[in-house]
Amino acid sequence: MAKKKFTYEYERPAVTTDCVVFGLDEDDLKILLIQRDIKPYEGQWALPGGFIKMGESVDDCAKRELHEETGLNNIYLEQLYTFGSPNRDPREQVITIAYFALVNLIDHRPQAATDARNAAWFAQDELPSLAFDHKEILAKAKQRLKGKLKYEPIGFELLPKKFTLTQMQHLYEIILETKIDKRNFRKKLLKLDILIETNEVEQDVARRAAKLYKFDQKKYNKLTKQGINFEI
Amino acid sequence: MAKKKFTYEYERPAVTTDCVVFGLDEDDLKILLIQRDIKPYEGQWALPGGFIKMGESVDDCAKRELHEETGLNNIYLEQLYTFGSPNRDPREQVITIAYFALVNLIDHRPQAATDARNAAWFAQDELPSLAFDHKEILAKAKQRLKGKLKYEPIGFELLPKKFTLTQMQHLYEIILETKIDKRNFRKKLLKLDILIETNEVEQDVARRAAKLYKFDQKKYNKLTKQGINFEI
DNA sequence: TCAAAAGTGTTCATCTTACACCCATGG
DNA sequence: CCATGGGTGTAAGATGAACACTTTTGA
Repeated sequence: MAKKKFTYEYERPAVTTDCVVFGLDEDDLKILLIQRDIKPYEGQWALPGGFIKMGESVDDCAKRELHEETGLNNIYLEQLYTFGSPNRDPREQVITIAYFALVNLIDHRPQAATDARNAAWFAQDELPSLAFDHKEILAKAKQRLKGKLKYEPIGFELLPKKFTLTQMQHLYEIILETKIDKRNFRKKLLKLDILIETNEVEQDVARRAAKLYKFDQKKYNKLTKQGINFEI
Repeated sequence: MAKKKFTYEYERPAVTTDCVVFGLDEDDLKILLIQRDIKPYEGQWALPGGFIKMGESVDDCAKRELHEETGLNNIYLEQLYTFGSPNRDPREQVITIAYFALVNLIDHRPQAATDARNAAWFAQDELPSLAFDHKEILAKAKQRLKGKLKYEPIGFELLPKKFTLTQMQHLYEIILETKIDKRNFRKKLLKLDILIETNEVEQDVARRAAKLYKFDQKKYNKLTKQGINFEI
């Protein structure tokens, strides 16, 4: 195949997107990484991502790369920050627009990637060393996740559609790294008025089964438009 | 001069930075714009910004372009968002990393730019139509400014070194677009414990002169490290 | 002496926090 | 019948919101 060449009057940096994908396991906030199969950093773990294609938006690039490398689709994805130190890639100047993503790990168990790469979930305390400046990107993402969770009910993105209040509380405790009083947490959460109580309860538990709740997206949108705050 | 050509295996987008610079006038939040002297959008007003150079970080690009086009230096500057729709520039695909900046307008009166371009401050209700998607960028910046002001005392960046509590209150009222009770505002602001009361008062006012205060950056940094909240 | 803004406290309602026991269920 | 987590209320303290008058100063 003949390599097509593209020529510009001025030198240009390469542009990529990278995604920090968070998933909540039973007791851990996990990160989705892929093992690189090319240089540089061959064999090392890295955030899923890759080069932008012409004609696609930056958002679309993030979605596409995430899908290609991890099989994930239709998940919560928002732009995080753009990293542009000239030496962050040893080959040449590469600017990366980082995204952060939340998935429900129950529905997205560790899976083979669609292409040849190895993808796996890692807990915070089992993280391998990461390629490029991905450690820094991850740090920024964790900071953003913590900050966001306090003011927006994004926790729903990390849980199954139907969840118990205790699951939600654990989520807050894990991400914010604090203990929370059960009664106070429930009062606050229910007062936000964005939960729908279902008639169902947990299954297959060796104790009293907890009620399942759903997130009321419509009500949430309505309240958001009214400028209601969702601080927890 | 011979044009130097740069050739790549894959097509690359161009990369620019743009800055939304806010300044506070007596009664208005103003935006700094420059008038374009080249196509496209020649003659139209736009955010200051331009193409990244090789070897410079994205942050440095924003600082450099801001300085070259407006003469501003050493001002509060933070990354805002990256805009990457493929059609935002009619010439070709251009990704722009937008920044938002705050300056004290008293010290940075409308000035001629250092290069040939025309730079001017515009109030919200006198805004000309903007080049590219700069209207959208501006909207995002305003939203960010509002959001940030509630949780971080960045108002200081928009005021002179020494300021009165009433000036600060006006700043909040203008940016948040609400009226604020004077006594409650003062109580809250002083309780943050990041103001130094000077012995000086306003000069040349035809009424009782107000005390001047300074922002205590050291104390603020210390409190920030302790994780104190600065919600107003 | 007047105009204009500076400066200052209290009350009431709301929210936050701390805290402990009974209940339902499955094994 | 026991172990496990589910589910619930109250009181005390802290915080937020509403509200009006006196003081200082220069013109």
